[in-house]
Amino acid sequence: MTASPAGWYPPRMPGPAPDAPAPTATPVRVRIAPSPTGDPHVGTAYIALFNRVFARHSHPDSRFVLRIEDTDRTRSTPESEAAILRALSWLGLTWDEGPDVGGPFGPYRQSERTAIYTEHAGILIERGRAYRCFCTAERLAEVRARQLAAKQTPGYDGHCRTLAPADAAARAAAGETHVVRLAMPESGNTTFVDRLRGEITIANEQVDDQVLLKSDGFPTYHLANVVDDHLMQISHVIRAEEWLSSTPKHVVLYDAFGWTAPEWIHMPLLRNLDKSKISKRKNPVSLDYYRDAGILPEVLVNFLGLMGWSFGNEREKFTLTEMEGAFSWDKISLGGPVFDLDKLAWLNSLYLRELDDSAFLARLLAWRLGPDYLARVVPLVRERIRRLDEFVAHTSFFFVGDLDYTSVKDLVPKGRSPKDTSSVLAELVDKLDEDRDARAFTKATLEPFFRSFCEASGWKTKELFMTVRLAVTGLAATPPLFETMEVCGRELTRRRLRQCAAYLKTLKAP
RNA sequence: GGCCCCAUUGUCUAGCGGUUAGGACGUUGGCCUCUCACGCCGAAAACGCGGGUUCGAAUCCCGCUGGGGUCACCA
Repeated sequence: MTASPAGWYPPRMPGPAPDAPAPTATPVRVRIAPSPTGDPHVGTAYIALFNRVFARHSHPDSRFVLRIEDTDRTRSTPESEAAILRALSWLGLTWDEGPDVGGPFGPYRQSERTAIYTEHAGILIERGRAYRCFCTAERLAEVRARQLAAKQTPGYDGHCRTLAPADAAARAAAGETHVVRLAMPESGNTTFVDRLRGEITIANEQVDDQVLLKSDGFPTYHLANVVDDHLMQISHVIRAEEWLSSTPKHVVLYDAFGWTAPEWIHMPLLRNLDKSKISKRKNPVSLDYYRDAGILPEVLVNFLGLMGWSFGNEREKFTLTEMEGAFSWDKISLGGPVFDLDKLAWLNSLYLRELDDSAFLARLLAWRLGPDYLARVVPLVRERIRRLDEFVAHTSFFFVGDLDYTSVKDLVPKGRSPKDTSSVLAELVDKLDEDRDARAFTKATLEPFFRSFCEASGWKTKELFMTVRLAVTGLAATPPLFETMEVCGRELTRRRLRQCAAYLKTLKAP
């Protein structure tokens, strides 16, 4: 079960150009491993970009793999997976191996590889590097509460670690529910090298006996990621910095299996304006938002390439191919870059100005001014206008970006304060994200959601619906609210609700 | 809070012992111009602090401070 050092990559059909020596002697295999649990995330595109660029830069035979990490059975959805694949394709960040295109190391969807993880967890148990744990959620919560109360670092207390393996095996065989935990060394340090930061040492006592196999039989990230990266012969793990502190677990796992660990490269985290890790509450993070906002895909890729990396020569505008040619880890800076929407818009304007009229028109048509989107708007306004020339005025909110609320009347219902209105909108957006049905964002799912939201919040439907209508459209007279929201789309609607909540917060009570 | 990572203008960054600390976004003054945009010229704006090392530190080392991440049967 060891990686053969050479010849493990699929042969490239035409041989490499003899006069163009590859920047590295051997091909690399890298991967992007998104979890299909929500909207296609800008951070996923960011990491995908650097993986792909590194692969393409390194060697013509390098491979960029897309692996779906859908081991969270309660949150993973096929819709999300499809959306992620679509969004990455939109950006041109295409992959060489993946669930849709296949490849020699499939399947590329972790939910289809469960037998592999069970087998490998078994190996670890046999070797005494992992153990079965029968603790209940209640006991875990109790231990945790006690540790917190005693101001200790919360973590598993090792209760089941001392169980006799034979007894544990017998209990498992009898059908008792359990998980499998990593038996972390209780003393000593784990040291690894991060390509960008150098040597990093973490004391083993800081690392928990992480669950590797959940009671539902699915693996956690830690097990699946290590097993798959090894079996898929991944040579470099390029992932976000948030993984840095759990890398010791992975290093210990590679050691327990007797495998050679890949090279570790942790990219800095994209940030909100306040420097915290980029999040949907503070910043649009869905790639669909940027698409709907009219950001060109090549611009988003270019801009992401500016985050933490510099081309050199003070050059800011470049294509994916140019970046692949010029790439070097030496030019990475580790301060977490703030994702600045203003600069993104400026870069987009540069690209837009370079398009000729027909290319520009083609972009507009591909965006919202084409038959597809218009066809969805038409049924909503057809019977509300008298002359075609009234169309644009009645539908502007389907096409513009952020709205200006300063001249919108009655945003705050009678008897409510701006502050309360603001917080109800903020709460609404959060709930809208969490609610599985509402996430589909159709009239059929939106309406029941809103009605029950009203009941729970104590707001009358009349009050809330008008406020939301004004927040989403800026107008009091519009097509039916839920159809309007459906057509505007989740991203635009969400953005406007948040913007409106922020605006209301700045208002004084009358 | 423990541990880990990071640190140049408001933001993205160049710099890798000797620079008037450069470029870009944004802000701002002006020019161009029927308006706006573009473009052009100019301005304000940064090496977090304290110790070392060195003839000389934004650059190297240490401490502090600050920011971030992480401590799940989520990834």
